[in-house]
Amino acid sequence: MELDALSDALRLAVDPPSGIGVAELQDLVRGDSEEEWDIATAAHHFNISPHALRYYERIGLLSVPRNSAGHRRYDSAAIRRLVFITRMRVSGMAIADLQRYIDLVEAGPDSVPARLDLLMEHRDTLRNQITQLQLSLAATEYKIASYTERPPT
Amino acid sequence: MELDALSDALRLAVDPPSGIGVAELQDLVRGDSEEEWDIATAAHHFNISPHALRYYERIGLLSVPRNSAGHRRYDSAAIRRLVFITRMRVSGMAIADLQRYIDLVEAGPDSVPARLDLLMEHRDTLRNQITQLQLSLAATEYKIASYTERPPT
DNA sequence: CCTTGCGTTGGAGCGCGCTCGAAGCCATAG
DNA sequence: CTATGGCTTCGAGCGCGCTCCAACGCAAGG
Repeated sequence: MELDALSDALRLAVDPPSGIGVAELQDLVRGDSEEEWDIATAAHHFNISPHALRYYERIGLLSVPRNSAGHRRYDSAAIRRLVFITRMRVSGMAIADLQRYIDLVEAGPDSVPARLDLLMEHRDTLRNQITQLQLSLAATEYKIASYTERPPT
Repeated sequence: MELDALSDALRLAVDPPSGIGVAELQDLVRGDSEEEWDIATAAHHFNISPHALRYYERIGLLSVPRNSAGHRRYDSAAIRRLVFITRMRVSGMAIADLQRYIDLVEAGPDSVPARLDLLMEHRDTLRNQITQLQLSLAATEYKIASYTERPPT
């Protein structure tokens, strides 16, 4: 089911860092919610610093509305964007690539093929990273075993 | 079999970057080989720059003998150490942690328990990284599918 | 013999991704 | 009414991991 897949993707996107529920996030991402976050709340939920959030905005990765006092209010659009940004960052995408992708998104539907290229490239990078790490894990486990199963050499 | 495990670990350690055979590397690592590498050869086999190799030596990750002309000759001990260093680096271990581990190695057998602690911590880190990346991969594949299976929203 | 090329050293520089400081605004608590 | 604390902006600073530069040495090929 498509909704299940979306649910999974969202779960993956936010489960580890903090305490927000997947259901609530889905509401936010769908735009079903009126809730907006201040910078401290957003920083907490995405497990990054307020400094980093301002930095992302400064370099044009997203734009965030302000309230009457000029304070940032992270609405569902901003939160949706941050879900994507943090996921890509965690998976090792460079900020420059992220910027390229986001520029494509804002360029409209014509950029879909180019976005697909970027995503598929990133997918391959992820697969390679996973393979590398699995090899490293195997080597590390071997080393641990060689220390524990026998007197050290 | 233990030798198979070692073979696997070594294969993992050097196969992707360059063209050296696993068998030859095993010889080198065992100390069975007389072969020594100059810095360019080592850089090539480990797929890093000569600059980085000098840097590793400068910060004390390894020591490398010199020939009569003062040029570095990477012998089997240095190569063995580099196999470990590059594997740990590729798997995301910070250089500072690598230094701590190597200091323990050079402190002698008494440090084995401390080394095990470090290795097990690293193993856990690797497992977490792999999990994260698999989630990112799933999210990316979902996004690709949503672009290709239907008209873009 | 001399050029070409790879090596050496110490130290400075750089790109990335934040991270922090200074100066100031606004709001709520005492 | 004021003080505290969290937010704002702009710009500078920083830690990591290299990366490069300058000045020089040696060595094999033409």
